[in-house]
Amino acid sequence: MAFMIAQRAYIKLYLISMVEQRRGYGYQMLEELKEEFKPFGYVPPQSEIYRALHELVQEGVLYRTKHLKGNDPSVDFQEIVLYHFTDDGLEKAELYKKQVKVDLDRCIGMLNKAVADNY
Amino acid sequence: MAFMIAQRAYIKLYLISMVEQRRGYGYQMLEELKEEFKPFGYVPPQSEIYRALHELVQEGVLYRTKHLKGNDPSVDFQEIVLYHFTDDGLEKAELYKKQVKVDLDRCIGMLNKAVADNY
DNA sequence: CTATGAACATTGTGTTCATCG
DNA sequence: CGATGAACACAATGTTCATAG
Repeated sequence: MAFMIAQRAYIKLYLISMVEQRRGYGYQMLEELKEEFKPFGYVPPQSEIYRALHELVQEGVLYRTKHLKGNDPSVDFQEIVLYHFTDDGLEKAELYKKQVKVDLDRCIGMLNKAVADNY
Repeated sequence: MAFMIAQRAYIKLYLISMVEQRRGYGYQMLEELKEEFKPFGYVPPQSEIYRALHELVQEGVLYRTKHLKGNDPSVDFQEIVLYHFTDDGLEKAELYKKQVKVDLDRCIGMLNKAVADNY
């Protein structure tokens, strides 16, 4: 059992939720998460977001589609990669989330215990 | 800013508290911590305890004294290393604890947020 | 087996670089 | 610059080994 939850798992959790809701692409999700965690002084590194997304693809949870960002190719040629759940992706994702939940609770317990024990 | 609190810092916190209370030595503190975290399935590795203690000595918080475990040398020759606060060690330790507290609260906040956001 | 310590190996992560339109 | 990706480097760990009594 590792000491704390890994950053990777933490980020995957958010990515799954974001794919559940809107159709997002990496860079945008990165920017959203940066904003989200600003109050905590935590800046999720770009590489971790992409690594997490690639892992989720590797694990058969997500698949990728390429699109142009704007609707009019003459205006915007920027390619982006959208992520969607595979056939059994949602199922796998929910299972993963359950496992992470257990770990989150464990970590919260240990941190709260440290506060109770040492202050 | 790192993602989560380091195991090292977490352990140092407990070691400081343990030195504050009883006079303990490494192996004993290790065993106590193992017992303490059993409910969480977390087994603090032996190497981390010694590394943490050595760092606290390095930082001028603690100093070491060598003793025989038993009072009667003819019975028990086992050498142990006891740790005590240096002159300004307690002061340094309190400062360190304050800093760790900030990080603990930050981490608890981020983990609770993850639960709130994704479940 | 208790007790301390260090060496070694590895994994996660941070930083930098590369590419493309 | 927005967007994706990979290479590289490193620090924090996990595991194993060494020593002593």
